[in-house]
Amino acid sequence: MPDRRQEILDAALALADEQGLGAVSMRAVAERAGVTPMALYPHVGNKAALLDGMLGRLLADLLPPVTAAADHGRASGTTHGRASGTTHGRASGTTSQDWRQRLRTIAHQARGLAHRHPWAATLIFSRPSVAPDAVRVVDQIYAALIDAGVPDADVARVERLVSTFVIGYGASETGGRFSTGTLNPRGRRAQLAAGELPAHNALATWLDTPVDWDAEFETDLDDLVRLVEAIASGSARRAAAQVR
Amino acid sequence: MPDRRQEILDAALALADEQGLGAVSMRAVAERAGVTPMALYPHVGNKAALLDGMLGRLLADLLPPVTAAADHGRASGTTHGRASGTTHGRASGTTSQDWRQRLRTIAHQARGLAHRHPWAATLIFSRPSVAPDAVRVVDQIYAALIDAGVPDADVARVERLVSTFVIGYGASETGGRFSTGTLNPRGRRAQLAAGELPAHNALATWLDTPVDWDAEFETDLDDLVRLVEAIASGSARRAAAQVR
DNA sequence: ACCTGAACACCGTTCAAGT
DNA sequence: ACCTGAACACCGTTCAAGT
Repeated sequence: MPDRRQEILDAALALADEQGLGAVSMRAVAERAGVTPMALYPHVGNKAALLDGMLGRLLADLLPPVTAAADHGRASGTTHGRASGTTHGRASGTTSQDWRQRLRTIAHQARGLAHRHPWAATLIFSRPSVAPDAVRVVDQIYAALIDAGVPDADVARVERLVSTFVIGYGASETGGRFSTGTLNPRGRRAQLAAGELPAHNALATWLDTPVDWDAEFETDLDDLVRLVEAIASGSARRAAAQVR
Repeated sequence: MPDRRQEILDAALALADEQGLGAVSMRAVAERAGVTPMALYPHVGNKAALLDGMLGRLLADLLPPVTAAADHGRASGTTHGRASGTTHGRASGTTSQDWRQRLRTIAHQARGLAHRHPWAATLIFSRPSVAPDAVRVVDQIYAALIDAGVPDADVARVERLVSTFVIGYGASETGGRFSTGTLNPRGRRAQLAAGELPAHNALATWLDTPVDWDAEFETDLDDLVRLVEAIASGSARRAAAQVR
């Protein structure tokens, strides 16, 4: 029982990675899966659902490698036996690290995933991240923010703030928003000459040097970690003042 | 000379706003413009260029209303006569405000634009923002960050950090990524019962109350402004230490 | 239960003509 | 210079059959 659905998703993912999301048509996926286009429908519903399924498979990559136990062949059925505690499952190895390290690791994995599958980041904005694995990832970010001391009332907001930035960064890199430098120097030069871009003018030295995107992402994470610390300690200070 | 290109862009924008980006086909735009599909090509190049043109028109909305002088009918030809100073054109009214206010205003305008044109935010990730008006907006953000005291070497990075978040937030709202709450409560409930989502469990009270997105965006801006202040004062402190 | 073939109403784009 | 008509190689999806 090789599960037709998974075979179809495999074909779709391979097609997207090799030739871009534009090459993922029901007809092309069907051909790659060795089947007629109409045979896909019972298994994946329709094209929108197919794209959801592709994203769902990707998100599993963001999860820790299933307790790092013996055999870790993909799709071992249910993902049980994680931890028994209801509140702070400290059993899994990842939870024991510093929250800063856990947050950074998830962010790096997300960016790496965006680079390996350049079609994914843009797509993720256009559908609710509601697959079980997506929720598991969000839970890990929540846990890191709780450990950091972010007030419970702010955790979900800060998770959205951080994840929106990380996904947006990946989408900007892979989608082309960040490839401004090379293009259109003539128009820009004309604007500069007309004095319409004073700030660009003042920053000319820095704007002309090419960007190291890995380093920039690292510095951005530094800043976000500092922001999380500020949110946490701000609330701690406020709480202390209230006790006094 | 009513400029055929602008008429075509008008038709495309109207179509996208009314029926979504999916309804923007060369054939549909042509019909709306009262012309044959092939007549579009000399004016807009091809479909990708048409989408670029649509985004370009939108970005003009983010700019201050052209010195607030007498007649401000759209498309007054060239956008000259802004300021004469080459470094910090203080002539235009917007520049005189506090940098915090200017940053927040641009962010609010961007989000408002994303709400008025729900197809725009997602699209902006997938192409370089290189239109003259886009560069003008970036220049204003640069100027605000310079006034805030952000080191010159960091200005472009922080601009990307902030704008990536703002565009990502708009894309998440309009694209559906943030509509998690309502969907799929059964799957989530099962995960919770299995003890797989400890942090969700700990935050249950807050996760069940609906989100006020306007208020959340406001608080996010508070945090980002504080982050910009920290980046600026951090560098000031470092500079002072170096002098000593 | 699972798959196929033919059909419908669409796409973006090229190319040779028209005026 | 600007527009048209016909054509090519595609789309997603429905529906009636097949086994």
